[in-house]
Amino acid sequence: MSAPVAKVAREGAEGGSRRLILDTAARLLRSGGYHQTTLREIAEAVGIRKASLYYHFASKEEIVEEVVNDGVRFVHEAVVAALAEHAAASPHARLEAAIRAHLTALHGHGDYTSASIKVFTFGAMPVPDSVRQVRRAYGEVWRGLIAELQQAGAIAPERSPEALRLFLLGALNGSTDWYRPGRFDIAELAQEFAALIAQAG
Amino acid sequence: MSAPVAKVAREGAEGGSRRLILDTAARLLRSGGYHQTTLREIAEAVGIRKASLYYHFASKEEIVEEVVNDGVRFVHEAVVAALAEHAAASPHARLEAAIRAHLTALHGHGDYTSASIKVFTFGAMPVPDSVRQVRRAYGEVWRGLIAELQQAGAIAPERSPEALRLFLLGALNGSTDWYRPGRFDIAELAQEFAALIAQAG
DNA sequence: TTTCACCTACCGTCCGTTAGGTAGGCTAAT
DNA sequence: ATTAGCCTACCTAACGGACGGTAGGTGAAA
Repeated sequence: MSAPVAKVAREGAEGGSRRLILDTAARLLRSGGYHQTTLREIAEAVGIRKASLYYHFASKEEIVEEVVNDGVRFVHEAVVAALAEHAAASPHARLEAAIRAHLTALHGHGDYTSASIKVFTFGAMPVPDSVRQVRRAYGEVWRGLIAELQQAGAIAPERSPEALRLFLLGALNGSTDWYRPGRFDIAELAQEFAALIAQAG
Repeated sequence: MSAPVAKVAREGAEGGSRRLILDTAARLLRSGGYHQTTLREIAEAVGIRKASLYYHFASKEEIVEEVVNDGVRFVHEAVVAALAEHAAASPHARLEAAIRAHLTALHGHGDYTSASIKVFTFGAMPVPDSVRQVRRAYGEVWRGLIAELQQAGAIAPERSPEALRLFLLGALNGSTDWYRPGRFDIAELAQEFAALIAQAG
């Protein structure tokens, strides 16, 4: 059958396998979604037997949950950092920075964040509480930013902030369907999108 | 290596089962996506045995393909009809009408169109040529409308029409994730979204 | 008598998951 | 310095069940 060689042993200190499994799962979930991604696939890509996954995780759902939450948290932190970096900029510039950070995290860093959207958007299966919570926290960042923009006059006061938020996040996350590294430039896209929904200032 | 029978059957007469199967498949695909929706589920919901599905369709993929194409075609026709109805209106009003028609087809008529997005967005597996073709045709409608808006001055000439189109369609289709009949009004959403991306005229 | 629309029964494959075993390293008592 | 015991990180093998799909039969209608 298979040669059990693979005498690695001295791998990265401790817990290295866990991260490797998550990285691999993220990559596969990104392109295949929840049901198409199997534990056999993950195990094979990692280089271990599928049963060994159960040493590190209790179930498939636990793996997916961790990937999804990591992904959302990564985007969250990227956007918060971008806003902090542009704290003194104009509202329009802050919006553009936030959009750029979101898109960069989504497409640049990649697997975890894209997997997160693919798995969640595709719906299905009871969404764990932890996932809902992490996503809600990220939503708050945008709620705050939009309120700020509206207060500053960069967005007309009669626009519904909730509709705008859902519209914008939907459009940004939808970019996973059409964005390709060579064909678009993230900075340009961010500029385009920011120009659409807020007046320059 | 070709299908032995081109079974068109009597379309008008007694093709009730076929439609019923498609309706049911659309409903299940809408909420479950491709892999979670099984032939057993469909058959049980229809009230027949699973093997009987193969009297009407050659494979699962054939069922899904037909549902998806019907869905996109329905939205396509709804938007084209709305644009024809508002042929004499202002560019902004035409955009709003098109958005309203898209959202109405998506959420009002429902299952086929939502299933179409769910299955396609979720990506995966080789997308049949027919599906790609039907979607491309619909994309052309929006390309034309955006060009028209830009030419009329309702959209700034420096905006990238392709980025705008992808942004808008992504946002509209993303509404399947958050739209709930009671909590939002489609006409109001269309007004909001149109106001975001084109100047009133 | 042929065709239609469905049936029962079954196929091989793959799924997530579990049980139980083992090589190698660390720790602590002998 | 040896060794017993434990822990880690994997392994092989198998489980029941669900998957899409096929073979062949049946009663009613045409």
